[in-house]
Amino acid sequence: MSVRTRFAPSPTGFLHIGGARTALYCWLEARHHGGSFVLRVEDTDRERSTDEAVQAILDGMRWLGLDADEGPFYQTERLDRYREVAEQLLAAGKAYYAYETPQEIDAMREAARAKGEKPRYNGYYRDRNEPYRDDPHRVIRFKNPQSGSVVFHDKVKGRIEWSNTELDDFVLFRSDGFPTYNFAVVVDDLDMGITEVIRGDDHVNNTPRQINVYEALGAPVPTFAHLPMILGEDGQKLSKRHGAVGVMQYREDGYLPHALLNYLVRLGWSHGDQEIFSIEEMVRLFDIADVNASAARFDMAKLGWLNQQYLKNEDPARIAPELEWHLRRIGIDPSTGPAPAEVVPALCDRVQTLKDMAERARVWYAPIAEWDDKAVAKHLKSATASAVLEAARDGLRTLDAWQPEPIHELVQRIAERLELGMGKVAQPLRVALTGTQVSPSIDHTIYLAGRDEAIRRVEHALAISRAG
RNA sequence: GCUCCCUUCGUCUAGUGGCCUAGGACACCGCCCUCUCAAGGCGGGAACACGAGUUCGAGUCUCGUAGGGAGCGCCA
Repeated sequence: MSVRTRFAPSPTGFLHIGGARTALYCWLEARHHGGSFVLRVEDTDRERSTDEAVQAILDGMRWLGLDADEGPFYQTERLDRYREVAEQLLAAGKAYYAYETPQEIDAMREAARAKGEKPRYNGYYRDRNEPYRDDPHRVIRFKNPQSGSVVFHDKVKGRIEWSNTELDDFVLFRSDGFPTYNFAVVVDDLDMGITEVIRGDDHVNNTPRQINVYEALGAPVPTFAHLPMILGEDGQKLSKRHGAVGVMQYREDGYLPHALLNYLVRLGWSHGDQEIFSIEEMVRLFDIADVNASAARFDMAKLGWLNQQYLKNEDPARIAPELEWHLRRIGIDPSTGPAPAEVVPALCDRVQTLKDMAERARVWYAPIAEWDDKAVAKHLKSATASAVLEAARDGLRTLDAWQPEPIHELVQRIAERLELGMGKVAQPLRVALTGTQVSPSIDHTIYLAGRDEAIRRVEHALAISRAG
């Protein structure tokens, strides 16, 4: 039987980091086995579901490259089907109508809690066989087995056993005519032929109930894999006010999708000592059974390191479009300076994100906006600065090929001729070109500025130098 | 309260009874390289939550304790 997995987010917010990892593992598991990956939107919560959230999730998945083979399917479009299955259960005597008001249910829970028991529904209408009545509080409840236990072998947690006495007759259909989650997932996973359910471990507790529904339906039970949650850097649960952001925020912060995917795949899963995985390697090596059972913390420092690995090792031509996107975001027109593909190698050793890279690249696209006073005082007002700048201006004017290598040789010749160390030559030039003491190697810094602009800046610095 | 789950360096992890004087990576510290900043190279400190038991032998198996988490909805 071919493997079929699904990612089933509820559209109540953006695709966050935990959801992204779940989606990745589902996708990987399907791809690894040559199976199918299905996307399903669980939107039966009409109060909180929004179209914007659906779009945000779709955007996030597309950016990450987690393409679905089927879907997205929407639960709200399958209402008739849930109704049909519920009727089937009703007819088979495996479900029943109940008419308690919310207040009565609350009172029931309070009473149970007061006795030190688990708050649950007491099954009042279970075997009462009352005639059907139209009632605003009418719900359909599942007749959960009252003895025995449910055992399943979770692919990440191992064997889990649950006594049926812990389970109550949960609601299948709400009084508003919508199915509940625990019922809709089963019907959906069944109809969609899902063979492996991979989801967050906050669903472990629901699994026994769902298995009972499968069995009541006489249907095959899929395998389950419950992923531990991802904690914030401080070890606290991620929440809106605690660092939980959508994956698209990571794009804005300058991370590459591949780097994020690589970070996520290693959070809870590993393959020996390997840290860097191409997408193909992930697909080939990933096995849901190798996923760890314990929660992991999100570590920005490591994500940053990984992102830089990709910045350094991927083809600059492939990174260039993303850099352009970031340049435009900070108001820079990429056509007013060097080709982004040439900027990438100059800065990839110096930044961890594309956002920082764009910021640092600004010197080649816009005039120097601000001069570092200390840099000017130290390197432009020094005794030898004017001579260096003068020599550089003349040399740059007559240089044959405008390439880093000849520029490098020119700088070296100036150092030799003036009998100065490289530091005494490079630093004044660096300040001249950037207004600061920090930049890529001096030859690349000059090269990327372009000949005219480089000479203009050197002349300007020379004026400052002489004035001092 | 009840049920279920989790527990190896600061962090992510390797480890499936002897190969472990517990390995790698990030982070941190030091040295080297060096035109700045980085990157890179080399080196360093740093962990099996605790207690019993099983066994010739336990990070690895069992039980308990502690700590953490999840769930107990007409939310998903």
